[in-house]
Amino acid sequence: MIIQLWNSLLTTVPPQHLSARKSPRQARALATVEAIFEATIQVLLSEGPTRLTTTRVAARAGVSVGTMYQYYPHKEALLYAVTGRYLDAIAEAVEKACRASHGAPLTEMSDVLVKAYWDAKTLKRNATRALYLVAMEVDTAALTEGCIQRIEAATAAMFASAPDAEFDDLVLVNHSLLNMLFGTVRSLFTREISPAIANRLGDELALMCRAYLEAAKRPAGAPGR
Amino acid sequence: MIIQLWNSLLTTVPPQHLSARKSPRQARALATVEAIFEATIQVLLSEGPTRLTTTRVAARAGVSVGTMYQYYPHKEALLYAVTGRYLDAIAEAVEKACRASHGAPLTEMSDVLVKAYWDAKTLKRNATRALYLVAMEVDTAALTEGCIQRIEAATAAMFASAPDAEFDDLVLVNHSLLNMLFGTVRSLFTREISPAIANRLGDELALMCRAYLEAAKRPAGAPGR
Amino acid sequence: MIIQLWNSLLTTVPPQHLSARKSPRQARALATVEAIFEATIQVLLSEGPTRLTTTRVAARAGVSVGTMYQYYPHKEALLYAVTGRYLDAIAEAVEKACRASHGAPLTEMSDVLVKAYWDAKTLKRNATRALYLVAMEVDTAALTEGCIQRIEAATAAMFASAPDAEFDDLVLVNHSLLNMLFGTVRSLFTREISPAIANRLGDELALMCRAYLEAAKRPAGAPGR
Amino acid sequence: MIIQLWNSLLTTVPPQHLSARKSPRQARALATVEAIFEATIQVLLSEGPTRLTTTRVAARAGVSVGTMYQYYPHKEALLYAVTGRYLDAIAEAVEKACRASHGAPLTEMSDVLVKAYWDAKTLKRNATRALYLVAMEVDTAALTEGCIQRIEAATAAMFASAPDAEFDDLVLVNHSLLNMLFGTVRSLFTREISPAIANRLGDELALMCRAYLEAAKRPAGAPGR
DNA sequence: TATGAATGAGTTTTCATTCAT
DNA sequence: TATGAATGAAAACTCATTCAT
Repeated sequence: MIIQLWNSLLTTVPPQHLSARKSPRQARALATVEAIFEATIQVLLSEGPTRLTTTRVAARAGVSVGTMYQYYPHKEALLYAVTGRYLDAIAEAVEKACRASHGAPLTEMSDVLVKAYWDAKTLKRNATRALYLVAMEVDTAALTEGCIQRIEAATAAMFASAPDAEFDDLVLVNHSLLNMLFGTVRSLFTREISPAIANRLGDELALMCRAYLEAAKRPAGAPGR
Repeated sequence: MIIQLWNSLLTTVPPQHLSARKSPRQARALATVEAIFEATIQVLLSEGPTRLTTTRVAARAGVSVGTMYQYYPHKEALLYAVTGRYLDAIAEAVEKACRASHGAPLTEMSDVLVKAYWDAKTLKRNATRALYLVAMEVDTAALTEGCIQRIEAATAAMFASAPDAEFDDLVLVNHSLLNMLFGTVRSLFTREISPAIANRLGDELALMCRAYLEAAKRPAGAPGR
Repeated sequence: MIIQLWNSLLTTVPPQHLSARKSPRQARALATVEAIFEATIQVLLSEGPTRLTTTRVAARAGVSVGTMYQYYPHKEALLYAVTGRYLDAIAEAVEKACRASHGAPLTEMSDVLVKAYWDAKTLKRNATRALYLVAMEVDTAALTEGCIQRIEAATAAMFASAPDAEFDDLVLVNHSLLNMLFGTVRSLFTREISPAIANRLGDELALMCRAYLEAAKRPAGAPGR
Repeated sequence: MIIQLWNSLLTTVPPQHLSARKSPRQARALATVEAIFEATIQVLLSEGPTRLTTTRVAARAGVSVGTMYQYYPHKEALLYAVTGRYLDAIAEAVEKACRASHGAPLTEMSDVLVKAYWDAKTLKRNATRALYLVAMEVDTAALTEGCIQRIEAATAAMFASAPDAEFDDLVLVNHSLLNMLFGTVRSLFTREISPAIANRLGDELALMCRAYLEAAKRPAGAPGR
């Protein structure tokens, strides 16, 4: 049951050729999969994307290549799975935070969103950095879009519930805000920036978001469309 | 004047192992190098980064592999050169726009910056999309940083000349703004977005920047530090 | 006993970059490595050193290139391994013969040495000729020196035990004798010489060695240094 | 005329496919050829046989590849020419020394021979070491044999004129002696040996030759065949 | 005649994937 | 089911040789 939940979070259904061969049924298998995932991140970080080979991942995970291929029919499927699980966690964290902030003032919503996304990324700092590296190599665009859409739905619902704000085009503003948020955070993780500076830039990011939302909202007392 | 001196200093000098083997001397050779550059972009876009092979690039450029290796000792050096030339053009465009806006009102500066960066990227749309793809694979981090620093110097100088605004920490705000600008634009080019929507998002981006700068500037009449 | 300890110490340990990737564990793998060794010799003899390519060796061995690279990280490592095994056999044969002749008359020692070396080389006639061909291309100098030192130790010990001879400078004479022996034999194998003539030259070689040792030994009754 | 002499010393007529394209006619061309020869040796010594490329030789010689190919139709021809000239010089030196020692006592003949050969090799120490490196790669066996035969003829004639010695089989002894001389010297140049030790070994080599000749000559008073 | 840009066959090496044990 | 040896297509890179200028 846990397993099923584990998979079902993906709104995006993986295309046939990218799906895992089998879901881990036993505890041992689960541990194996876990080890493989972890190994993938490790190798990516320590060796770089071009040296990410199936053999190396298997070795690092402590299993044989053959075993790995029993779970994932090819390299792409593996990366697809790792990425999927990661994005799932991010999306869920943001969704949860948004749900909890329905009805809050706009400024608070903004801060909550930034903090949730930022914290989720920082919590999985390794994975975050590692997966930015392969994002373009594998066909994970669909996965990313799926994640974005989940988050977009969550934030749109949240912003729609703001008691102190209305927008002429909520969808556009929301999309634009998220695009900025994702892009900016990506920059911060991709470039080699000291944690201290990164934190100050994180604060500025929060300020940006608030300022943008303020600027984008319909002037108080203005009529709806 | 100081700024100009700075710029040339900041121009990143390629590390030994990434530099080109020789520069084209004859007209024929120049055309060859040009064709190789163009082919690199083409292959990247049509085949994706993992299928970017030296053979394919050479074939697309209409030259033999050997010829390519006469100019670039290996794939990395080629990508480094292509990236370098591209970033140079971007940085120069922004620098020029900034110089022309010294003394303008803050809002105008913001718009000018966004427009200059956006236009430069859009003008080289193909290269832009193509090079985002390889950015992580090759060691172009240094190049990117060099480009960023050139732009940062140019914008800092511009913002310092704004008659209607002062900042408590210009460097931080400037850095933060650019980080957002670069990240957001990256997102827009990386994801598959229709031009129409991209343009609307571009407008929102301009709004964001203005709003952030307004929010970050020291309240009128407030004392300096 | 001291000598034996020495021998094992002198066995040249391959430098990191030239050592084999893994040793064959299963019977199948052992046969594979054996085939690769044999194929190396064959290709060397039939095609010459410049046409000794990894592909050709693999093909002749009846395995795929990939397999070869599982055992040897590159061509040099392969040649190093082949050479090492060959030199080991030679050194061992000579050592054994020397040990068996301790205490014999000088003339007999000389003949035994020449015969042992000559026979060992002749027994592996193909390998002998093949490896002379690559000796200069690969960095096998260390291996060769190691082999020489083993032999030198063995012969020095033997000559020191001669009841009918003493030398002013045993080390020099020994070294000089071996240098001549190795060089002369090399000439005989390298040049295209008919076996009949080669045999006669082999006899002359034995004569040379005896004559040199006679000439070099301290006159009977002369005092030691 | 000098040029003709320069070529004619070769007893061995180069096979069609290995001969130079044209002999240098003008002083400038002569200098060019000289530079190419010198460059070949240099590259061989500094880069090793596998890095001996036509481009590198041309560059080191200060000419373009194209020019080099005007003199030598291919790499082999170049190496053939370099080797040929070198061997010629060696053979000539030995021949001259032998001619001068006709009628001398056997022991003196022996010493003269060793010294002449040794000195000739040492005088061209660089070339000697360099050419041992390529000796096996190119088809220079014929050249070497030619050189050997010239020397063999010279020494045979010399030994035949010895007043104090006769041999049962002069040809065999002569051949055997030279084979030993060549091989031993090769060993001394090939291995990395300090000049001091090399000199002592050189003395031992002279002793060897004398001893062998003494041992091989027909006992005084014994009847001829 | 000299040059050096261009050629492309040939080499080394890697690595995703299969399959006998 | 797990293993890891074997595979071989495909990649990067070299270099002898040619030929337009």
